[in-house]
Order: sequence, then C-alpha cells, then structure tokens
Amino acid sequence: MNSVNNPAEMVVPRVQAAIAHAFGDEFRDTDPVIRPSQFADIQVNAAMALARNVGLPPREAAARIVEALDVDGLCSLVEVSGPGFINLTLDGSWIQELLNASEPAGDAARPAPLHRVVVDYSSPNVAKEMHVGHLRTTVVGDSIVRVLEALGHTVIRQNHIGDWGTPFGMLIEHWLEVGEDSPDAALLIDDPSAFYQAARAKFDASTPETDGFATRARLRVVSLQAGDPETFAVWQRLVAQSKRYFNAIYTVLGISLTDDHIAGESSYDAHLAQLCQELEERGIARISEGALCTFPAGFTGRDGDPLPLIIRKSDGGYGYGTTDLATIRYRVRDLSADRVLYVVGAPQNVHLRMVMATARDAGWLPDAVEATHVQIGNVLGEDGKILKSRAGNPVKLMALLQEAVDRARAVIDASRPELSDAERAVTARQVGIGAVKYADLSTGHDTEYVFDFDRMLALTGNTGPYVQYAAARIRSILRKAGELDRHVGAAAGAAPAATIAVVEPAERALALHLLEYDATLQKVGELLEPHRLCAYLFELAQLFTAFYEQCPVLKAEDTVRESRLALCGVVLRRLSGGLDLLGIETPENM
RNA sequence: GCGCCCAUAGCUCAGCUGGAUAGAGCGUCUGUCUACGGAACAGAAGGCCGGGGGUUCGAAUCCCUCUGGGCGCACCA
Repeated sequence: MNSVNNPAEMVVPRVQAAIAHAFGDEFRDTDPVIRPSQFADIQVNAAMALARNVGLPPREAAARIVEALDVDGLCSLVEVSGPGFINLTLDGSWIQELLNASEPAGDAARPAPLHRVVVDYSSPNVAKEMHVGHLRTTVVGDSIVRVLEALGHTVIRQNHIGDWGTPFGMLIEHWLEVGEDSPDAALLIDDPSAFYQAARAKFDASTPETDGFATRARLRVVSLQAGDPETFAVWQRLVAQSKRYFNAIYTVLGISLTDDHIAGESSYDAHLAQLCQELEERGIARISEGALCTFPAGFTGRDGDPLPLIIRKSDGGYGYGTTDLATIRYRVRDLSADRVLYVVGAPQNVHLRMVMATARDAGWLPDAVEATHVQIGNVLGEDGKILKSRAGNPVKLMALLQEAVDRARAVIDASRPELSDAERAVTARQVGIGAVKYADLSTGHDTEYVFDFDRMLALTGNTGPYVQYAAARIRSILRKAGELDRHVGAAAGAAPAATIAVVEPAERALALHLLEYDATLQKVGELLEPHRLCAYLFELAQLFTAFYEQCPVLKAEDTVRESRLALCGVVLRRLSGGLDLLGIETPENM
C-alpha cells in the first residue's frame, strides 16, 4: 500500500482529486476502483458506481472525472470506454523514469505495522514417514516465512514435532528390543514408517499371555511421562534419530528449519497439569464424562450439543488440545508474538479454532494478537481419498525427491554434455527440487488436490524450471557480455547498472510488470499466499522470453545494448530474488 | 444430523475480495529449426464457470437453494 514505484498506486490520489473536484469534497474518499485491464495499462472503474450518487449517466460521470483529471507526465492517453470505464495509457517516459529511479526492491515495500510473528509449520511426527502431505506444509510454511522476513517482519519459526504421547511406549520398547544399533533401528532414518509399523504390528499381535509386549509398552509410557531418567534417556536418543531423518529431508529440500526451531509437544509437558488446574479453578474448564473439558462458544457436535475440547482425559493423561493451549500461551507470553500463524492441514480447522477460542477465554490470546490457521488442503490419492501414512505407503518423500533429481539429470545430461559432471549434478538437484517445490507452491494452499507424480516432476510449462530457465538464459547473456558481476552483484535496492530505455512493446510490457513486484510481494505477505508470487514470476519469465525473442541484446549497438543488458540484469535479480522467497535456487547453468 | 471447504477447457490449476470478449500449463493439431541456450517461441481447436433462483448498471466472484465430492464432529495426535 506504500510502494513508491507502482503506477497504479501512484495514480490513486490523482483520481481521487479529480473525483473530488468534479463532484464535491464529500466524494474525496471514494474508492477509485483502479484495476488492471486488457484494454489499457490501468483502468478506473469509479464512474459506474458513482453515477447514481451524482445523478448522472455513467459515461457522463466518467467524462467529468476525465475532465478534472490531472495526469500530466504520467499518462499519455486517457479515454472513456464502454459503459463508463476510464482507460489510462501510461506515458512511456514515466515508466522509464520509475524503472530507472530505483529498482523495485523488497526493502522499499515494507508494510506499515511490522509484526513479531510466530510461524508453526512442517511439524512432522517422530518415527513417521513424511509424505507428500507434509511436504506441502513444509514448503508453503517456509515460503511464507521467507516472504514475511523480506517484508521486514520479525519471524520466529516453530517446528512443533510430534514427539510425545502414547505411541512412544511402543516405539521405545521396540527400539530396545531390536537393539539401538541394529538394522531394524536404522529404519528410523531411512524408512521411519517401516519402523513404526513394525512396532505397531508387534503391539497389535501381543497379548498379556504371550510375550507381554503391549503390557511393557503401556508401562513404558507411564515411566516416560513420570520422568524415569533411564526411559527418558532412551526416548531422547530415539527422537534424535528421527531428527536426523527430518534434517536429511530439510537439507535436500533447502528448508530453513534447524534443530533450534524445534519445540515439540514434549517441551510443554511440564506445564500441562498447572494449565488444567488454572482453567478448572477459573471455571473455564469443567469435568464432563470424566474428562476435563472446555466448551468454547459456537461449537456444536453431532447432536447439536456443545462440543468439548478435552484438555485432560478421563485416565488423567493429556492430549494435543492441552499441548496446543500451552503452546499458544508460550508463543504469546514468552515469545512475545503479536501474530501467530499455523500452517497446518485443513482438517485441523475446528480443533485449532477451539483452541484459539479457549485461549481467548483464558486471556492467553489477547484480542490484539492475531491467530490464523493457514489451511493446507489435503493431498488426495488416485481414489480421491486423503493420503495417509497409516494405511499402506503412498509415495515416499525421499523417493519422490530422488526421482525428481534423476529426471532433471537426464535432461541436462542430454542437453548440456559440455558441462562437468559436478556442475550437472548441482543443476539437476536445483531443478528437480525446484520443480517439486514450485508444484506445491503454485496452487492455492487451501485447495485440495489429487497427487499426480508427473505433474509434480514436470520440467516444462508453468513450472519452477521454466522460471529458472529464463534466469539461466539471462546469466548466459550477461556472462557473454562479460558483465555478470556488474549486474548481479548490486545491492537489492540498487538502480539498474545503466539507464534503461523503454522503447519496444516487449520492453514496455516487461518494465510494467517489474514495477508490480512490490505490490505483489505485499499482497503475498498480507494474504499468506505464495502462489501469487509463483504467478508473478511465471509471467515475468514469459515476458522476458518474449523480449528475448524480439529484442536482440548482444547484437544491439551502443546505448541500446547497454540498456538491454541493464534490463536483463534487473529481471535476473527479480527472478532469482523471487525464487529465493519461494525457497527455490537459481541455477548458474541449465 | 450439524459445521467447514470445494465444483471453471479432455486433464491439472489461476482468476488479484463485483467490471468489458473467463485465463495459463499439459495434452491434441499447424508452424518456427545453422540459436544472445529448443527445458524455448508463434498460432489453432477446446467453456451455458455443477443446476436453479436472487442482489446489482454489471456476477465465475456476493446471498439463498438443489445436486455431487472432500474433511471434521469426546478421551489418537
């Protein structure tokens, strides 16, 4: 909203002034309804809405506005069209001025109120495979984090891993039984679900009369939660193994999470009893059917009865409702967050809203603190059912990533044999992983989709590699001109390395789109929708390619060459900066 | 039964909080083919935006309703 170089935003006050001048001061705050247009650079749609209020036909109202509109130096053409649209054609020299003044940079785009925002994302479970569903929350969450940081917010990452609860008795017993250094135990790192399922199978097959595994597992939970030092130590080693698995995935994916961001369910355990006691004493929670529950207003269940949030089970244990409450209190009170984001699957929506409502009731989540559930839509299997790591194994994440890299490798081996083996390996990784991440980032995060192997690994079309390819071509041009460092070395907000002349239609279209960057980034941060950034970058890459086809750079002469090289430089910085905010690398070659 | 989300081209998805003739990609068809890198480009075909009402100067977008999917709804997280 405070971009310094976005034409549409800069025109707003001019239009408002014109409206006030034409119809009186009481209309000064009227929304000018400025929109992009296929018929002009900018479209003003205020006249139709105003027509009735000012008692004029829409076209007449539009004409009055145009009459009063002062856009000297900004627009070269203003005309009324259709039922009352006002079409603005921007002056080429103004576009040129904006583009050369200062490169549209993230730094200049900071939204007014800066927040201290906690982002909860990824949050895998110990001893469970991360599947393509987890991939989505991880990749989307990481991009949101990067964008918010670029906008100037202070971001605190929180990886709320599932490292506590009843399954751990079973897991620990199984681990001890197979031996911590055994091949079976090593599955925790290579194939966690296999480890989990082995433990599960043993648990299910066990009866008190046979080998007593289930009994030992139950006892193990009790001693774990009671703080038995020996059990606790075993548990710690078990969790550490799983962290190695998570980190292996994060490393391959280029996710910015580290062990420092882990704040698992277990870390809240010590506070749960006191938390329940406080809620009960204050009358916010009460016993129902043996369990301690809160009944936040507005939630009803199957029978229309108030829906409970169970915070202490009838057996005295605690579930995720309790830890989630402790978590939210911690984030507000101890981490001083004034905004909390949950990048979590859509099915958790009711649960999270109930937790938030209870936290509000308890005063742990003040009105000034915004809590948002960034819903991640389900990933469905071919059958249209939700993918779960439980039954059977869908596509293993690591295998998917490897396949992505392999496919990219095959392409580059064929197309760029002159590159060294090491170079091709790096590019294949960047491209393959970029394809997978872009596939998850480029659709709305809340819409569910059917998992499609080939779609995720596609290397052509609206994909990460397409955007990367445009950047690689620019690098190639700049390299040949011997000016790579001159253009990519500059600071983020620096002006172009040479004056850009906006002359050809392709140059004009490219320039206009470059000027939209700040507004796009702000929108992404505001709506928490990285797919808008994907769309922006894809279009930028397309516009660059059109320019590339129509406007020779290296063959051009003198100032034209200088200008086009500078334009290439700006586009490259924009492409690679944008990809970086998506968590996608820009290859040197591809 | 209650609640949340969804339905757009053959397929996978956009559509910026109401604007003009609904856009991409894939696939199909036709071209570009000694190039500043073909992981590319130009063009074509393909839609009653699930059905029906309503609000509005104007609806894919907002409201109601029906149909058809997904998910959630008390001790697993």
